[in-house]
Amino acid sequence: MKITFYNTLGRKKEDFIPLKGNEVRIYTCGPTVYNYAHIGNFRAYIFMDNLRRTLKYNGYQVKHVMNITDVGHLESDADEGEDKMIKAAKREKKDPYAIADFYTKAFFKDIQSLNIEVPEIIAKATEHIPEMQKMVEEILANGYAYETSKGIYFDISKLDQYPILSNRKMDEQIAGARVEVDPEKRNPYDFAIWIKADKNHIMKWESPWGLSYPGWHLECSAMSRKYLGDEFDIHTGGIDHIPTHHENEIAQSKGATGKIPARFWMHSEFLLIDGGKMSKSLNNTYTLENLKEKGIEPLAFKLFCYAANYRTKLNFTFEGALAAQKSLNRLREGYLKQKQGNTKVEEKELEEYKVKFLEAINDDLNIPQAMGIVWEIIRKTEKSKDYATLLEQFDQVLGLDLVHAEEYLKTQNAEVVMDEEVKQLVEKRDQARKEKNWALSDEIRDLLQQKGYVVKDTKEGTMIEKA
RNA sequence: GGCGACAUAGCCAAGUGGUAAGGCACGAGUCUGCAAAACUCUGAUCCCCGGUUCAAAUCCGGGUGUCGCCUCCA
Repeated sequence: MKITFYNTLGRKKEDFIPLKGNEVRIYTCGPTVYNYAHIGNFRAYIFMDNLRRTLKYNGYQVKHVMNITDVGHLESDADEGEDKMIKAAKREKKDPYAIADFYTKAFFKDIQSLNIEVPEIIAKATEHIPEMQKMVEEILANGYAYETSKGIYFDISKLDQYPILSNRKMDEQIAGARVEVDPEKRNPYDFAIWIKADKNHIMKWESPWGLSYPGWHLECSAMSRKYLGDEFDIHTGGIDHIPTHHENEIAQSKGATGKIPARFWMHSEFLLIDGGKMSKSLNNTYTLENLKEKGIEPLAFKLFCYAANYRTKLNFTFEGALAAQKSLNRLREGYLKQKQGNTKVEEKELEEYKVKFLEAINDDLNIPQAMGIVWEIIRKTEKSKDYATLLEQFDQVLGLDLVHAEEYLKTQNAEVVMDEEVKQLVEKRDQARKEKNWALSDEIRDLLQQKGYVVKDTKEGTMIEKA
Protein backbone atom coordinates (compact mmCIF):
# COMPACT_ATOMS: atom_id res chain seq x y z
CA MET A 1 0.00 0.00 0.00
CA LYS A 2 1.09 3.55 -0.72
CA ILE A 3 3.11 5.36 1.93
CA THR A 4 3.35 9.14 2.15
CA PHE A 5 5.71 11.09 4.37
CA TYR A 6 6.06 14.80 4.90
CA ASN A 7 9.40 15.91 3.49
CA THR A 8 10.96 19.02 5.00
CA LEU A 9 12.88 19.29 1.73
CA GLY A 10 10.04 20.70 -0.32
CA ARG A 11 7.67 21.10 2.61
CA LYS A 12 4.95 18.76 1.48
CA LYS A 13 3.82 15.18 1.72
CA GLU A 14 5.38 12.91 -0.89
CA ASP A 15 4.94 9.29 -1.86
CA PHE A 16 7.66 7.20 -0.35
CA ILE A 17 9.47 4.66 -2.49
CA PRO A 18 12.89 3.31 -1.46
CA LEU A 19 15.83 4.22 -3.69
CA LYS A 20 17.13 0.66 -3.70
CA GLY A 21 14.76 -2.30 -4.00
CA ASN A 22 13.14 -3.44 -0.80
CA GLU A 23 15.64 -1.85 1.54
CA VAL A 24 15.08 1.45 3.35
CA ARG A 25 18.18 3.23 4.58
CA ILE A 26 17.64 5.65 7.46
CA TYR A 27 19.90 7.93 9.44
CA THR A 28 18.81 9.40 12.76
CA CYS A 29 20.56 12.14 14.68
CA GLY A 30 21.11 10.53 18.05
CA PRO A 31 21.98 11.83 21.48
CA THR A 32 24.91 13.87 22.69
CA VAL A 33 25.85 11.85 25.73
CA TYR A 34 26.93 14.47 28.23
CA ASN A 35 23.81 14.25 30.39
CA TYR A 36 20.60 12.26 30.85
CA ALA A 37 18.20 12.53 27.93
CA HIS A 38 14.91 14.24 28.77
CA ILE A 39 11.38 13.44 27.68
CA GLY A 40 11.57 15.94 24.86
CA ASN A 41 14.48 13.99 23.42
CA PHE A 42 12.51 10.82 23.77
CA ARG A 43 9.59 12.16 21.79
CA ALA A 44 11.98 12.30 18.85
CA TYR A 45 13.10 8.71 19.40
CA ILE A 46 9.53 7.52 19.76
CA PHE A 47 8.91 9.10 16.36
CA MET A 48 11.97 7.31 15.00
CA ASP A 49 10.62 4.05 16.41
CA ASN A 50 7.22 4.56 14.79
CA LEU A 51 8.90 5.27 11.49
CA ARG A 52 11.05 2.16 11.36
CA ARG A 53 8.30 -0.07 12.69
CA THR A 54 5.89 1.26 10.09
CA LEU A 55 8.35 0.54 7.29
CA LYS A 56 8.93 -2.98 8.58
CA TYR A 57 5.19 -3.50 8.95
CA ASN A 58 4.93 -2.66 5.26
CA GLY A 59 7.39 -5.41 4.47
CA TYR A 60 10.52 -3.35 3.96
CA GLN A 61 13.94 -4.24 5.23
CA VAL A 62 15.37 -1.43 7.32
CA LYS A 63 19.01 -0.45 7.56
CA HIS A 64 19.08 2.22 10.19
CA VAL A 65 22.04 4.16 11.56
CA MET A 66 22.00 6.31 14.68
CA ASN A 67 24.97 8.30 15.89
CA ILE A 68 26.18 8.75 19.43
CA THR A 69 27.88 12.10 19.79
CA ASP A 70 30.61 11.39 22.28
CA VAL A 71 32.88 14.15 21.17
CA GLY A 72 31.03 17.22 22.29
CA HIS A 73 29.51 19.88 20.18
CA LEU A 74 30.62 23.37 20.94
CA GLU A 75 28.41 25.69 22.88
CA SER A 76 27.74 28.13 20.10
CA ASP A 77 27.19 28.36 16.39
CA ALA A 78 30.29 30.44 15.90
CA ASP A 79 32.37 27.61 17.25
CA GLU A 80 33.39 29.38 20.36
CA GLY A 81 32.65 28.53 23.92
CA GLU A 82 33.23 25.29 25.66
CA ASP A 83 32.80 21.76 24.47
CA LYS A 84 29.85 20.04 26.14
CA MET A 85 31.67 16.83 26.86
CA ILE A 86 34.53 18.73 28.43
CA LYS A 87 32.12 20.78 30.46
CA ALA A 88 30.43 17.66 31.79
CA ALA A 89 33.82 16.14 32.50
CA LYS A 90 34.77 19.12 34.64
CA ARG A 91 31.40 19.10 36.36
CA GLU A 92 31.63 15.46 37.27
CA LYS A 93 35.40 15.32 37.60
CA LYS A 94 35.73 12.42 35.21
CA ASP A 95 37.37 12.07 31.84
CA PRO A 96 35.12 12.69 28.85
CA TYR A 97 35.19 9.07 27.70
CA ALA A 98 33.88 7.87 31.05
CA ILE A 99 31.12 10.50 30.93
CA ALA A 100 30.13 9.44 27.43
CA ASP A 101 30.14 5.80 28.38
CA PHE A 102 27.98 6.38 31.45
CA TYR A 103 25.31 8.42 29.66
CA THR A 104 25.32 6.17 26.62
CA LYS A 105 24.41 3.24 28.86
CA ALA A 106 21.74 5.31 30.57
CA PHE A 107 20.33 6.29 27.18
CA PHE A 108 19.96 2.72 25.96
CA LYS A 109 18.39 1.67 29.22
CA ASP A 110 15.76 4.36 28.74
CA ILE A 111 15.28 3.40 25.10
CA GLN A 112 14.64 -0.15 26.21
CA SER A 113 12.11 0.89 28.83
CA LEU A 114 10.24 2.75 26.10
CA ASN A 115 10.29 -0.40 23.96
CA ILE A 116 12.03 1.52 21.20
CA GLU A 117 13.85 -0.67 18.72
CA VAL A 118 17.57 -0.07 18.61
CA PRO A 119 18.78 0.84 15.12
CA GLU A 120 20.85 -1.77 13.29
CA ILE A 121 23.99 0.34 13.46
CA ILE A 122 25.03 2.55 16.36
CA ALA A 123 27.89 4.79 15.31
CA LYS A 124 30.05 6.61 17.84
CA ALA A 125 31.69 9.79 16.64
CA THR A 126 35.00 9.06 18.36
CA GLU A 127 35.26 5.79 16.47
CA HIS A 128 34.98 7.51 13.09
CA ILE A 129 37.66 10.18 13.25
CA PRO A 130 39.57 8.82 10.19
CA GLU A 131 36.40 8.90 8.06
CA MET A 132 35.76 12.47 9.12
CA GLN A 133 39.30 13.55 8.36
CA LYS A 134 39.10 12.00 4.96
CA MET A 135 35.91 13.91 4.28
CA VAL A 136 37.55 17.19 5.27
CA GLU A 137 40.32 16.47 2.81
CA GLU A 138 37.80 15.82 0.06
CA ILE A 139 35.89 18.99 0.80
CA LEU A 140 39.13 20.97 0.72
CA ALA A 141 40.19 19.29 -2.52
CA ASN A 142 36.85 20.14 -4.07
CA GLY A 143 37.35 23.79 -3.16
CA TYR A 144 34.49 24.08 -0.65
CA ALA A 145 36.61 24.89 2.38
CA TYR A 146 39.55 26.95 3.51
CA GLU A 147 41.98 26.96 6.39
CA THR A 148 42.28 29.67 9.02
CA SER A 149 44.31 29.90 12.19
CA LYS A 150 41.39 28.27 14.03
CA GLY A 151 40.60 25.39 11.74
CA ILE A 152 39.04 24.37 8.45
CA TYR A 153 35.91 26.28 7.49
CA PHE A 154 33.21 25.46 5.00
CA ASP A 155 32.66 28.19 2.41
CA ILE A 156 28.91 28.45 1.95
CA SER A 157 29.26 30.90 -0.94
CA LYS A 158 30.50 28.01 -3.09
CA LEU A 159 27.10 26.31 -2.92
CA ASP A 160 24.37 26.85 -5.49
CA GLN A 161 21.85 27.08 -2.68
CA TYR A 162 22.19 27.80 1.04
CA PRO A 163 20.08 27.38 3.03
CA ILE A 164 18.04 24.71 1.33
CA LEU A 165 15.75 23.45 4.11
CA SER A 166 14.52 26.78 5.43
CA ASN A 167 13.58 30.06 3.81
CA ARG A 168 15.98 32.19 5.68
CA LYS A 169 17.66 34.98 3.79
CA MET A 170 21.12 34.95 5.20
CA ASP A 171 21.85 38.64 4.68
CA GLU A 172 18.83 39.55 6.77
CA GLN A 173 19.89 37.43 9.70
CA ILE A 174 21.58 39.29 12.48
CA ALA A 175 24.92 37.55 12.24
CA GLY A 176 27.07 38.03 15.25
CA ALA A 177 24.21 39.36 17.34
CA ARG A 178 25.24 37.09 20.17
CA VAL A 179 28.70 35.99 19.24
CA GLU A 180 31.33 38.11 17.59
CA VAL A 181 31.97 37.16 14.00
CA ASP A 182 35.37 35.65 13.41
CA PRO A 183 37.16 38.09 11.05
CA GLU A 184 39.04 35.23 9.41
CA LYS A 185 35.79 33.77 8.06
CA ARG A 186 34.87 34.65 4.49
CA ASN A 187 31.13 34.66 5.19
CA PRO A 188 29.50 35.02 8.61
CA TYR A 189 27.69 31.72 8.18
CA ASP A 190 30.74 29.70 7.23
CA PHE A 191 31.16 27.01 9.83
CA ALA A 192 34.02 24.93 11.14
CA ILE A 193 34.33 21.39 9.86
CA TRP A 194 37.62 20.80 11.64
CA ILE A 195 38.94 22.69 14.62
CA LYS A 196 42.50 23.15 15.79
CA ALA A 197 42.76 22.32 19.48
CA ASP A 198 43.96 24.52 22.32
CA LYS A 199 46.61 23.01 24.55
CA ASN A 200 43.98 22.40 27.21
CA HIS A 201 41.48 20.65 24.97
CA ILE A 202 41.16 17.06 26.14
CA MET A 203 39.64 15.27 23.15
CA LYS A 204 41.90 15.81 20.14
CA TRP A 205 43.45 13.82 17.37
CA GLU A 206 46.49 13.95 15.08
CA SER A 207 45.69 15.38 11.66
CA PRO A 208 47.34 17.14 8.74
CA TRP A 209 46.35 20.34 10.56
CA GLY A 210 47.90 19.46 13.88
CA LEU A 211 46.18 18.22 17.01
CA SER A 212 42.54 18.95 16.40
CA TYR A 213 38.98 17.70 16.52
CA PRO A 214 35.92 17.55 14.25
CA GLY A 215 33.35 20.31 13.80
CA TRP A 216 29.98 19.42 15.16
CA HIS A 217 28.08 18.63 11.96
CA LEU A 218 30.74 16.50 10.37
CA GLU A 219 30.14 13.23 12.13
CA CYS A 220 26.68 12.81 10.65
CA SER A 221 27.89 13.45 7.12
CA ALA A 222 30.80 11.07 7.47
CA MET A 223 29.01 8.26 9.27
CA SER A 224 25.85 8.26 7.19
CA ARG A 225 28.02 8.07 4.10
CA LYS A 226 30.12 5.22 5.46
CA TYR A 227 27.17 2.98 6.30
CA LEU A 228 24.43 4.13 3.93
CA GLY A 229 26.26 5.54 0.93
CA ASP A 230 26.26 8.93 -0.76
CA GLU A 231 22.48 8.88 -1.14
CA PHE A 232 20.04 7.14 1.16
CA ASP A 233 16.31 7.26 1.87
CA ILE A 234 15.43 9.07 5.07
CA HIS A 235 17.18 11.38 7.50
CA THR A 236 15.40 12.12 10.78
CA GLY A 237 15.90 14.48 13.67
CA GLY A 238 14.24 17.09 15.81
CA ILE A 239 12.83 20.22 14.21
CA ASP A 240 15.56 22.27 15.87
CA HIS A 241 18.11 20.54 13.66
CA ILE A 242 16.72 22.11 10.52
CA PRO A 243 18.27 25.58 10.51
CA THR A 244 21.85 24.79 11.43
CA HIS A 245 22.78 21.18 11.87
CA HIS A 246 21.01 19.64 8.90
CA GLU A 247 21.63 22.65 6.72
CA ASN A 248 25.33 22.34 7.34
CA GLU A 249 25.29 18.60 7.07
CA ILE A 250 23.81 18.90 3.59
CA ALA A 251 26.39 21.55 2.72
CA GLN A 252 29.29 19.31 3.77
CA SER A 253 27.97 16.26 2.02
CA LYS A 254 27.48 18.26 -1.16
CA GLY A 255 30.99 19.58 -0.77
CA ALA A 256 32.31 16.04 -0.63
CA THR A 257 29.99 14.07 -2.93
CA GLY A 258 28.04 16.71 -4.82
CA LYS A 259 24.80 15.18 -3.59
CA ILE A 260 22.16 15.90 -0.98
CA PRO A 261 22.63 12.81 1.20
CA ALA A 262 19.00 11.91 1.90
CA ARG A 263 15.87 11.95 -0.22
CA PHE A 264 13.49 12.50 2.69
CA TRP A 265 14.18 14.77 5.65
CA MET A 266 11.72 14.13 8.45
CA HIS A 267 11.59 16.23 11.61
CA SER A 268 9.66 15.78 14.82
CA GLU A 269 8.15 18.77 16.59
CA PHE A 270 8.90 19.84 20.12
CA LEU A 271 7.29 18.70 23.29
CA LEU A 272 6.09 21.71 25.23
CA ILE A 273 5.89 21.74 29.00
CA ASP A 274 2.83 23.44 30.46
CA GLY A 275 2.32 25.27 27.19
CA GLY A 276 5.82 26.62 26.88
CA LYS A 277 9.37 25.76 26.12
CA MET A 278 11.36 23.17 27.97
CA SER A 279 14.42 24.77 29.46
CA LYS A 280 16.97 24.22 32.14
CA SER A 281 16.30 27.64 33.69
CA LEU A 282 12.64 26.72 34.22
CA ASN A 283 13.77 23.42 35.67
CA ASN A 284 11.32 21.49 33.52
CA THR A 285 13.60 19.21 31.53
CA TYR A 286 12.10 16.06 33.00
CA THR A 287 13.71 12.67 32.67
CA LEU A 288 11.93 9.31 32.55
CA GLU A 289 13.07 8.87 36.13
CA ASN A 290 11.16 12.03 37.15
CA LEU A 291 8.05 10.55 35.55
CA LYS A 292 8.49 7.22 37.32
CA GLU A 293 8.63 9.06 40.64
CA LYS A 294 5.11 10.25 39.93
CA GLY A 295 3.92 6.79 38.97
CA ILE A 296 4.13 7.27 35.22
CA GLU A 297 5.69 4.40 33.31
CA PRO A 298 7.89 5.06 30.29
CA LEU A 299 5.34 3.26 28.12
CA ALA A 300 2.64 5.59 29.43
CA PHE A 301 4.74 8.47 28.18
CA LYS A 302 4.92 6.72 24.82
CA LEU A 303 1.15 6.42 24.77
CA PHE A 304 0.91 10.06 25.80
CA CYS A 305 2.86 10.97 22.66
CA TYR A 306 0.35 9.02 20.58
CA ALA A 307 -2.29 11.68 21.23
CA ALA A 308 -0.69 13.91 18.62
CA ASN A 309 1.01 13.59 15.26
CA TYR A 310 4.82 13.84 15.37
CA ARG A 311 4.72 17.08 13.37
CA THR A 312 2.56 19.00 15.81
CA LYS A 313 3.65 20.48 19.08
CA LEU A 314 2.47 18.43 22.01
CA ASN A 315 1.80 19.95 25.39
CA PHE A 316 3.10 17.85 28.25
CA THR A 317 1.56 18.19 31.69
CA PHE A 318 1.73 15.73 34.56
CA GLU A 319 -2.03 15.71 34.55
CA GLY A 320 -1.97 14.57 30.94
CA ALA A 321 0.71 11.99 31.59
CA LEU A 322 -1.25 10.52 34.49
CA ALA A 323 -4.27 10.33 32.20
CA ALA A 324 -2.11 8.39 29.74
CA GLN A 325 -1.02 6.02 32.49
CA LYS A 326 -4.63 5.29 33.31
CA SER A 327 -5.41 4.90 29.66
CA LEU A 328 -2.51 2.47 29.20
CA ASN A 329 -3.76 0.23 31.99
CA ARG A 330 -7.25 0.21 30.51
CA LEU A 331 -5.75 -0.67 27.17
CA ARG A 332 -3.93 -3.60 28.77
CA GLU A 333 -7.01 -4.78 30.61
CA GLY A 334 -9.09 -4.46 27.48
CA TYR A 335 -6.57 -6.48 25.49
CA LEU A 336 -6.50 -9.23 28.12
CA LYS A 337 -10.29 -9.45 28.08
CA GLN A 338 -10.28 -9.89 24.33
CA LYS A 339 -7.67 -12.58 24.71
CA GLN A 340 -10.01 -14.58 26.92
CA GLY A 341 -12.97 -14.26 24.57
CA ASN A 342 -14.24 -17.04 22.35
CA THR A 343 -16.44 -15.25 19.84
CA LYS A 344 -15.64 -16.03 16.22
CA VAL A 345 -14.92 -12.92 14.19
CA GLU A 346 -15.47 -12.77 10.44
CA GLU A 347 -12.26 -12.58 8.45
CA LYS A 348 -13.80 -9.75 6.50
CA GLU A 349 -14.20 -7.58 9.58
CA LEU A 350 -10.62 -8.18 10.69
CA GLU A 351 -9.47 -7.34 7.20
CA GLU A 352 -11.30 -4.02 7.29
CA TYR A 353 -9.61 -3.03 10.52
CA LYS A 354 -6.23 -3.98 9.11
CA VAL A 355 -6.78 -1.79 6.08
CA LYS A 356 -7.91 1.17 8.18
CA PHE A 357 -4.94 0.83 10.47
CA LEU A 358 -2.48 0.58 7.60
CA GLU A 359 -4.02 3.59 5.89
CA ALA A 360 -3.58 5.61 9.06
CA ILE A 361 0.07 4.80 9.71
CA ASN A 362 1.01 5.04 6.03
CA ASP A 363 -0.41 8.55 5.93
CA ASP A 364 2.65 10.24 7.39
CA LEU A 365 2.47 8.14 10.56
CA ASN A 366 -0.96 9.17 11.74
CA ILE A 367 -0.68 7.32 15.03
CA PRO A 368 -3.54 9.25 16.72
CA GLN A 369 -5.93 7.97 14.09
CA ALA A 370 -4.49 4.47 14.39
CA MET A 371 -5.11 4.62 18.13
CA GLY A 372 -8.75 5.44 17.46
CA ILE A 373 -9.03 2.11 15.65
CA VAL A 374 -7.27 0.32 18.49
CA TRP A 375 -9.78 1.66 21.02
CA GLU A 376 -12.67 0.66 18.83
CA ILE A 377 -11.40 -2.92 18.92
CA ILE A 378 -10.68 -2.80 22.65
CA ARG A 379 -14.27 -1.73 23.32
CA LYS A 380 -15.87 -4.55 21.31
CA THR A 381 -18.39 -6.18 23.62
CA GLU A 382 -18.22 -9.59 21.99
CA LYS A 383 -14.80 -10.59 23.28
CA SER A 384 -12.59 -12.57 20.94
CA LYS A 385 -9.08 -13.97 20.72
CA ASP A 386 -9.13 -12.85 17.11
CA TYR A 387 -9.31 -9.24 18.23
CA ALA A 388 -6.44 -9.84 20.65
CA THR A 389 -4.35 -11.25 17.82
CA LEU A 390 -5.20 -8.24 15.71
CA LEU A 391 -4.12 -5.90 18.51
CA GLU A 392 -0.84 -7.78 18.83
CA GLN A 393 -0.30 -7.26 15.15
CA PHE A 394 -0.93 -3.52 15.42
CA ASP A 395 1.40 -3.40 18.38
CA GLN A 396 4.26 -4.30 16.03
CA VAL A 397 3.95 -0.66 14.98
CA LEU A 398 2.86 0.92 18.26
CA GLY A 399 5.42 -0.87 20.39
CA LEU A 400 3.43 -0.73 23.62
CA ASP A 401 4.50 -4.25 24.51
CA LEU A 402 0.91 -5.44 24.81
CA VAL A 403 1.88 -9.11 24.83
CA HIS A 404 3.31 -8.54 28.28
CA ALA A 405 0.24 -6.62 29.47
CA GLU A 406 -0.43 -9.08 32.27
CA GLU A 407 3.09 -8.82 33.67
CA TYR A 408 2.94 -5.03 33.70
CA LEU A 409 -0.36 -5.04 35.55
CA LYS A 410 0.86 -7.63 38.03
CA THR A 411 4.09 -5.76 38.64
CA GLN A 412 2.17 -2.65 39.54
CA ASN A 413 0.14 -4.53 42.13
CA ALA A 414 3.04 -6.60 43.38
CA GLU A 415 5.03 -3.49 44.24
CA VAL A 416 2.20 -2.32 46.42
CA VAL A 417 1.63 -5.55 48.31
CA MET A 418 5.32 -5.77 49.25
CA ASP A 419 4.78 -3.34 52.14
CA GLU A 420 4.32 -5.44 55.30
CA GLU A 421 2.22 -2.90 57.20
CA VAL A 422 -0.13 -2.42 54.30
CA LYS A 423 -0.38 -6.15 53.81
CA GLN A 424 -1.62 -6.57 57.36
CA LEU A 425 -4.17 -3.80 56.94
CA VAL A 426 -5.53 -5.53 53.86
CA GLU A 427 -5.87 -8.84 55.70
CA LYS A 428 -7.52 -7.15 58.65
CA ARG A 429 -9.99 -5.47 56.34
CA ASP A 430 -10.86 -8.71 54.57
CA GLN A 431 -11.58 -10.26 57.95
CA ALA A 432 -13.76 -7.31 58.98
CA ARG A 433 -15.71 -7.58 55.74
CA LYS A 434 -16.34 -11.27 56.27
CA GLU A 435 -17.75 -10.41 59.67
CA LYS A 436 -19.76 -7.61 58.08
CA ASN A 437 -18.03 -5.16 60.38
CA TRP A 438 -18.53 -2.29 57.96
CA ALA A 439 -17.40 0.38 60.39
CA LEU A 440 -13.97 -1.21 60.83
CA SER A 441 -13.67 -2.09 57.17
CA ASP A 442 -14.41 1.49 56.13
CA GLU A 443 -11.99 2.80 58.72
CA ILE A 444 -9.18 0.68 57.29
CA ARG A 445 -10.14 1.75 53.79
CA ASP A 446 -9.82 5.40 54.80
CA LEU A 447 -6.45 4.66 56.31
CA LEU A 448 -5.23 2.98 53.14
CA GLN A 449 -6.47 5.86 51.06
CA GLN A 450 -4.62 8.28 53.30
CA LYS A 451 -1.50 6.29 52.60
CA GLY A 452 -2.11 6.89 48.92
CA TYR A 453 -3.71 3.67 47.76
CA VAL A 454 -6.78 2.93 45.71
CA VAL A 455 -8.82 0.17 47.30
CA LYS A 456 -10.60 -2.26 45.00
CA ASP A 457 -12.95 -4.96 46.28
CA THR A 458 -12.90 -8.05 44.11
CA LYS A 459 -14.10 -11.65 44.49
CA GLU A 460 -10.60 -12.55 45.63
CA GLY A 461 -10.74 -9.93 48.39
CA THR A 462 -9.24 -6.49 48.83
CA MET A 463 -6.87 -5.38 46.11
CA ILE A 464 -4.91 -2.17 46.28
CA GLU A 465 -3.11 -0.02 43.75
CA LYS A 466 -1.09 3.09 44.02
CA ALA A 467 -3.26 6.15 43.58
C1' G B 1 13.38 42.81 12.47
C1' G B 2 13.35 37.89 9.67
C1' C B 3 11.52 32.72 9.48
C1' G B 4 7.99 28.96 10.93
C1' A B 5 3.80 26.90 13.32
C1' C B 6 -0.72 26.72 15.80
C1' A B 7 -6.03 28.37 17.32
C1' U B 8 -11.55 22.05 17.15
C1' A B 9 -15.96 20.09 23.63
C1' G B 10 -13.19 21.19 30.90
C1' C B 11 -8.04 19.14 29.41
C1' C B 12 -4.77 16.37 25.57
C1' A B 13 -6.03 16.20 20.51
C1' A B 14 -7.61 13.43 15.10
C1' G B 15 -10.04 15.21 10.88
C1' U B 16 -7.73 19.64 4.95
C1' G B 17 -14.52 20.47 0.57
C1' G B 18 -20.09 16.93 1.95
C1' U B 19 -23.17 18.08 7.97
C1' A B 20 -17.08 16.68 13.74
C1' A B 21 -12.01 9.98 15.62
C1' G B 22 -9.97 8.71 20.16
C1' G B 23 -8.02 9.34 25.27
C1' C B 24 -8.60 11.73 30.21
C1' A B 25 -11.98 14.40 33.43
C1' C B 26 -17.31 15.54 34.63
C1' G B 27 -22.46 13.65 34.89
C1' A B 28 -26.09 9.37 34.71
C1' G B 29 -26.78 4.13 35.04
C1' U B 30 -25.18 -1.25 36.13
C1' C B 31 -22.44 -3.62 39.95
C1' U B 32 -21.43 -2.99 45.42
C1' G B 33 -23.08 -3.46 52.55
C1' C B 34 -21.62 1.75 51.09
C1' A B 35 -17.70 3.40 48.10
C1' A B 36 -13.77 2.65 44.70
C1' A B 37 -12.46 -0.09 40.39
C1' A B 38 -14.73 -2.12 36.07
C1' C B 39 -18.55 -1.77 32.33
C1' U B 40 -22.51 1.11 29.49
C1' C B 41 -24.45 5.83 28.08
C1' U B 42 -24.10 11.18 27.67
C1' G B 43 -21.22 16.43 25.38
C1' A B 44 -18.62 20.56 20.60
C1' U B 45 -20.82 23.35 14.26
C1' C B 46 -14.74 23.84 14.89
C1' C B 47 -10.95 32.13 17.49
C1' C B 48 -13.44 36.61 14.79
C1' C B 49 -14.93 39.12 10.04
C1' G B 50 -15.50 38.81 4.79
C1' G B 51 -15.14 35.89 0.19
C1' U B 52 -15.23 31.34 -3.26
C1' U B 53 -18.70 27.01 -3.66
C1' C B 54 -24.80 23.53 -4.36
C1' A B 55 -21.74 22.47 0.04
C1' A B 56 -16.06 24.82 4.38
C1' A B 57 -13.59 23.27 10.65
C1' U B 58 -11.36 22.03 5.93
C1' C B 59 -9.91 26.80 0.14
C1' C B 60 -8.80 32.44 -0.35
C1' G B 61 -8.28 37.49 1.98
C1' G B 62 -8.18 40.41 6.47
C1' G B 63 -8.05 40.56 11.77
C1' U B 64 -7.05 38.79 16.89
C1' G B 65 -4.45 35.53 20.04
C1' U B 66 -0.71 31.82 21.49
C1' C B 67 3.88 29.49 20.72
C1' G B 68 8.64 28.18 18.61
C1' C B 69 13.23 29.40 15.92
C1' C B 70 17.01 33.08 14.25
C1' U B 71 22.79 30.78 20.21
C1' C B 72 23.83 24.45 21.77
C1' C B 73 19.20 22.08 21.98
C1' A B 74 14.83 16.26 20.07
